[in-house]
Amino acid sequence: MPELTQNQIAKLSQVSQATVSRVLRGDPRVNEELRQRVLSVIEKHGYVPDARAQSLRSQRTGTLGLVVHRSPKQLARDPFFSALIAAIIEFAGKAGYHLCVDAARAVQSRQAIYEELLRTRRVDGLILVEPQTQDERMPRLLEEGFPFVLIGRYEPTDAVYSVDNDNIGAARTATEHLIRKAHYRIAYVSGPRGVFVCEDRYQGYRQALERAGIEPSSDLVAWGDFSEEHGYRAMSRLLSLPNPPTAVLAVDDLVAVGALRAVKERCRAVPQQVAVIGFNDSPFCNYVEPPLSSIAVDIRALAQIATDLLIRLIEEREVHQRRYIVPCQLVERSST
Amino acid sequence: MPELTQNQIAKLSQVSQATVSRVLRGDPRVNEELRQRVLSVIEKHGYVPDARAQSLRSQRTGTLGLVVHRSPKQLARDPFFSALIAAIIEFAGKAGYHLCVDAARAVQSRQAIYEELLRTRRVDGLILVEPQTQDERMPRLLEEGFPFVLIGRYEPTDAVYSVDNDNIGAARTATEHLIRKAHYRIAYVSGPRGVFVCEDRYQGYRQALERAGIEPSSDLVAWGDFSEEHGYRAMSRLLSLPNPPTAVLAVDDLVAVGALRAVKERCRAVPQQVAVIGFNDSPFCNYVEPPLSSIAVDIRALAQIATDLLIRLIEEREVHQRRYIVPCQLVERSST
DNA sequence: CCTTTGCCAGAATACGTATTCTCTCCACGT
DNA sequence: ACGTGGAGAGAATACGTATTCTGGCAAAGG
Repeated sequence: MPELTQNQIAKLSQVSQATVSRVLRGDPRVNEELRQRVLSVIEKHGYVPDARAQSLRSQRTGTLGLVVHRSPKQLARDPFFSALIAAIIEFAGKAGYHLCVDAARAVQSRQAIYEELLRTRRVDGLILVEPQTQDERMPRLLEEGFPFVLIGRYEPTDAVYSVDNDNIGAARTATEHLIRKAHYRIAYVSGPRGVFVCEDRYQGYRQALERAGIEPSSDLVAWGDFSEEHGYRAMSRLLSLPNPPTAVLAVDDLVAVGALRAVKERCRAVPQQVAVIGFNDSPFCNYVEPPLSSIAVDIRALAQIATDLLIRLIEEREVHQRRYIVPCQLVERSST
Repeated sequence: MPELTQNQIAKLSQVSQATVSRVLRGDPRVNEELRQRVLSVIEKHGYVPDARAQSLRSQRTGTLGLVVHRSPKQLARDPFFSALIAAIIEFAGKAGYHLCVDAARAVQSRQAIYEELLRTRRVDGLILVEPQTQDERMPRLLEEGFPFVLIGRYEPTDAVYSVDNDNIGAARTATEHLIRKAHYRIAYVSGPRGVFVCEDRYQGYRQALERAGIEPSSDLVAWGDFSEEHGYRAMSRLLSLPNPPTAVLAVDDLVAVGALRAVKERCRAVPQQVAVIGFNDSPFCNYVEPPLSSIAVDIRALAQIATDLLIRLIEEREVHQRRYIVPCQLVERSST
């Protein structure tokens, strides 16, 4: 049963298509009798507007694009992204927008996705999650004046609208927390170099060390990826150093869990001999043994701000504040 | 810098818009000289087709809809759904489709989403994840002949295309596994009644008991939701029975983790005194203490089959096999 | 009585693409 | 020489909606 069009409604009501459109849009300049005639026909036969035609005409699609800079496999594993996506779906939905999601790690396919979503006018705006420090698309997006919002950071210009965690402050807080627990050799197990989150947390870590007068050692910093496996291997290596760390700040809970595994495998007591703290306060932090201290990121706030910001950009084309920072919170559990 | 249209390209090339369209679509009936002229103009100024206009014209949007029957909050928490969504994004992308995701638990808003996505022709087809046993929209979708695929099951008619885990078989396998470990009082901590997954797993559980000649007891079955909290509370209650269970099959890893917490809180040894097994083989199964046995669901296979099936339905309107069953696999760890 | 004003609704048009229709031009066969 | 056929390209149209343009009609005003 194909959907009726305004034209068919018009014929059935014996009015013009324009009148049907006016009735539907609540235009006051339409005679009450005709209005009733049209409404009763619609009531009887049903009518749903064609979104494609509407968006061709109105230049609006009512859809936001979400591009996550991770491979689908990483996406599947990391609860942070699923929570973020879920929250964005929620807020976009509340504001009457749909959401088109894509994920891609390879630069090339990301490029294609941008073209696809944006230039083809499939979406009204874009939310980009954690682009990397050298991201070649940003200048083009800016130049084209296309509405987009970052979750994360972009350094080269401050013309970009973005929301970010206070990663530097949070990492500093976490490190200071470890220092207060009398740890002086503190390791940082990170994700890849060049990813803002990792670099920022590294900075916060360094700041805390410096403020406490601890000499930072590059031996205690391990760059890698966001996997449990990396956490395990990096921590294993660190623990076999002649002068091993007594505490570790992980860039991510998944990485922290891997580190935890390495520590337990060597039968070091947690937190007495080695303290571990992660990032994101993932649900599973409560379930691991011992429960993992972590930095809680306010995912819903990130999603909320990013979505609102983007929609304001789309609908009004102007927003005063460009950068938003969402504070994080230390969640202390038994691992520290 | 607004995107150029075929019309503008046509003017610049001094040909008609129809010719530009023909060149772009590779129509052979166009003079080589004109073709070159058009191509060089496009090369110089750039051209990206307008997806809205194309879909209005072609009746295809190149987008699939995904509707998950869970609240965004549950979505955020449960790694099963994030993995599923990620996999569907991946396969849809590979097939050249975009993905529009929505989630809603309330029946009413689900209704609205169906209307929105489907009747407005925003998507070419729909993937519905785990609808409930009494789902009032299925008949309407069928009647309208709209392409859609279920991940899960729908009983009232077998005219529906669907992919599902072998939930009955898997729950039977899990329960038999517990029986082999010499457990005779086995509890089943479930999600809500009326949700197919829960009902099917319940059936498998009962089958295993019956085959082993164990009298099933409704005291040992706890219906609830998919939360860790429910697992904890239900298991606490079960353990304080005069004749408590020595093993528990949980409908979900999250629920299993809650049950595990209840067991450990009472200082019962796992798996010696109480064995626990979950469902989904979530990443965190490895990290909890003790590592949680679970039934691994082949999420990527589910996603792959559902996506392929839907795309075939959209593009060819006919598929032979209607129901697909994906086998599950027991993953034995220390909790059993 | 004629013009102005205002209301209301149909006609026309635009959005951008894909396809059909139509016309011109040229080569070929009788 | 004239009709036939076919190639190739522009003109026209459709997809469905929203808006502007236009015109008819009646009431109001001179």
